[in-house]
Parts: sequence; structure tokens; C-alpha cells
Amino acid sequence: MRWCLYVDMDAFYVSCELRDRGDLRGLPVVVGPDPRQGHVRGVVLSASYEARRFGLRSAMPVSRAHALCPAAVWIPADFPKYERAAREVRAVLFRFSPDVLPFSIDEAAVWVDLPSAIEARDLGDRIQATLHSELQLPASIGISPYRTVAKIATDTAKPAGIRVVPPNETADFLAPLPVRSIPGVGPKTEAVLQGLGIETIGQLRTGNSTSQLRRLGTFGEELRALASGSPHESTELDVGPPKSRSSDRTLPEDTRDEATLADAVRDLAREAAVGVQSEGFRYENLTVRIRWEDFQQVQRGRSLGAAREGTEPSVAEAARLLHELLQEERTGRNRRVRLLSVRLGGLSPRVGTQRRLDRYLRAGRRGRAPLDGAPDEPGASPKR
DNA sequence: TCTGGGGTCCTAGGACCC
DNA sequence: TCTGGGGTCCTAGGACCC
Repeated sequence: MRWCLYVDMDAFYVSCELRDRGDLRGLPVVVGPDPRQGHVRGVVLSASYEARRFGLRSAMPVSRAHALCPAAVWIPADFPKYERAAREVRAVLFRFSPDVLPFSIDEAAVWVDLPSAIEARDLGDRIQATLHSELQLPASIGISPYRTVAKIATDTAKPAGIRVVPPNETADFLAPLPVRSIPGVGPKTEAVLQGLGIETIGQLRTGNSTSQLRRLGTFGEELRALASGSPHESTELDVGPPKSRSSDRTLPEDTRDEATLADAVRDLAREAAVGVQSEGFRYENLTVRIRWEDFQQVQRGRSLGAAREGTEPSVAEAARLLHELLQEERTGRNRRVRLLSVRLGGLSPRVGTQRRLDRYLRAGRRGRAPLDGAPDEPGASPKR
């Protein structure tokens, strides 16, 4: 029988920091921009479980976090450190199975063939103990033949727990949980479901809701299948090569000054292009996104007609798109800009970068080779 | 309390082609 | 004079995830 052990690291960024700062164990610790450094625009990236007792959560504005827990210890984010730790975690997981699918920096699905839930639970114990003893990193693990169910189970096991859901117990396990615990159900979908009188996963199964769920399209069908204990899961479990890369920046102060914004957008366009190039990709389209001071967003994108590389096409097109967006805003509400973003999409491998790409995929993105059947001749025109 | 930075997927209309 | 269906690409916006 095939099992999914869904491994989710507990308070990952904080746990990485505590490896270097053992003296902080047991204290409310937060990774994020320090709100005591004056005017700071930012959110909590990770909070220790001690900090969570004060109500702190990931994605909470740091000003609110500071108000809730003035005694918290703040540590600035060190992403290279967390990337290194994530690689250590994956290396451990690969020792237990060749089928490890990372889903984010702190989550991965480990697939194994085992005769029963007993053995699956035993393997979960060993993985958890190894991560703790060798890396000093706590993890929670959910176990089910279904990846979605395993992930939900992980959340109920946190922190430092293990939850096994044998296949015949799936529907009963899910029934009392709120619909919001389903991955893909956010505030909007939750509100729609509440409007239908559906609060728990179990209520998704009742007869009269089936027709109403059609309002949600195919997603409604998937919700119903999950609730009944047999989720639709694609057999294609590989994570492919990246589709886009972006650089975003929230400005220190909202502004409508075009010179300032043009400088910023050029920096972002350069940054994104350099990143794409260093990963061995070219890009074929570009999107500039603006978040206004009222948090509404607009975006404008353009196809470049063919795969490009280097910073020049990115910088030039980003400047044009920004100008167009600002021009239109001036004739309207003329709001100030809070955030600028440049996204490069339509990524394709650069010529002669097969080796680098292979290394990239092995580093965590297991899956089909992106170059299969896609010879990339210089100057060859893209499909279309 | 005043909200980051990085991604993915879906929908929907219009252009364009056969 | 009035009438198709299917497919792909482009673009904008939105929901969601960590």
C-alpha cells in the first residue's frame, strides 16, 4: 500500500534561528522586521509557539505583534540560512525514500510502500526523531494514502506531533473539521460555503448541498469528493520547472513621483532578469504590478514575442509598462504607489544550460526533464 | 493593527486561425 | 445575406499558498 507522509517543519524560520541561539529557547521569538526600529512595514514571518500563546501568527503586521507581545525577541530574516537548512531536511528525507516531493521551503511529501498504518506510523516516528536528533529541527507529520488528507492531518498534529489517518477512517476524520482547513479554501470560498450553511467538511456531503456546490464549478466537485473520503488527486505528482520569477518591493513611503518609481522598477526588472539568467532560463513575457496605497492592485503585461535573456529587454519593457499604468492613474484617482512588482514569465531553458538545470531539478524539484522534446534552437521562433 | 515577498492556478473575453 | 465550431494565444484580474 502506498502512503504519503506529509512532513511540515514547525515554526521553521524560528527553529533555524534557535539552532544558533540556544539561549532563546523557551522565549517568545519572532522572525521578521523589528517593530522597535521605528516605522516598519512588514509582517511576522515565523513565530515560536511561546509567542503564539500571545496571539502572534505568521503574516500578522509587526506593529500588531509588538502590541500583543512587547517582550518578544525579534530576529531579522536570513533566507540563505533557511535555504541551507531546508536542503539538510531534504537530504534526511531522501534517506527514507527516493520519492520526496518538496512543496515549499518547509514542507515535503514522502511517498513509501508499506503494508499497513502501523509501519507507516513507525516510519513517521523515525523520520521525526532523525530530524530532531541530527538537525535539531522539530517537525509534524500527517500520514494517509492521500496527499491532501495527509497535509490536513499534519495541521491537526502540530506542533511536534504525528497523525495517521488510515484510508477507511478518512471521511470520519475530516467530517468535524472546518472547511477552512482544506487547502485551497480561503476567506472567499469559506464565505460562500457559509452562505450555503456549510461550516464543516462533513456538511459538504449532505444531499441538498451537492447541487449548490455547482456554484463553485469543478472545485465544488472536488470538495464533495474529498468530504466523502476519496479525493481527486492527480497521479502527476511531479513538481516541474518554474514558470515565472518576480521581484517585489514595498516602498519605504507611498509615492506618485514617477522618477522614484521608474528607478525602483528598473532595479526590480534587473534583479528579476539576473535571477532568471543565473538559474539558466530565458523569459518571454513581463508583467508590472502596482499595489496602490488603498491596497487595490493593477497589472499590465506584455509578450516579448520570443524568448529573451539579459537585463536590457526586461528593464526597457518594465519602464514602458510602468509609465502606461501611471499615465492612466493620473487621469483617474491619482493614488500613490505602495508596492511595485516585476514578473518574468514564459521561462524556457537557455541554450547550453542542461547541466545547470539538471542540478537545479535534483536540488529539490524532482520531476520530468523540462527539455524532453523541446530542442531550443537559437533564434527558433516559439510555438504560435 | 494597518497589512511582505515569493509563487501557482483558474477564469474569461477577445483576437486570430482553420 | 447570414451563418458554424474548435483551438490557441494574449491579457487582466482574482483566489490562494507558504
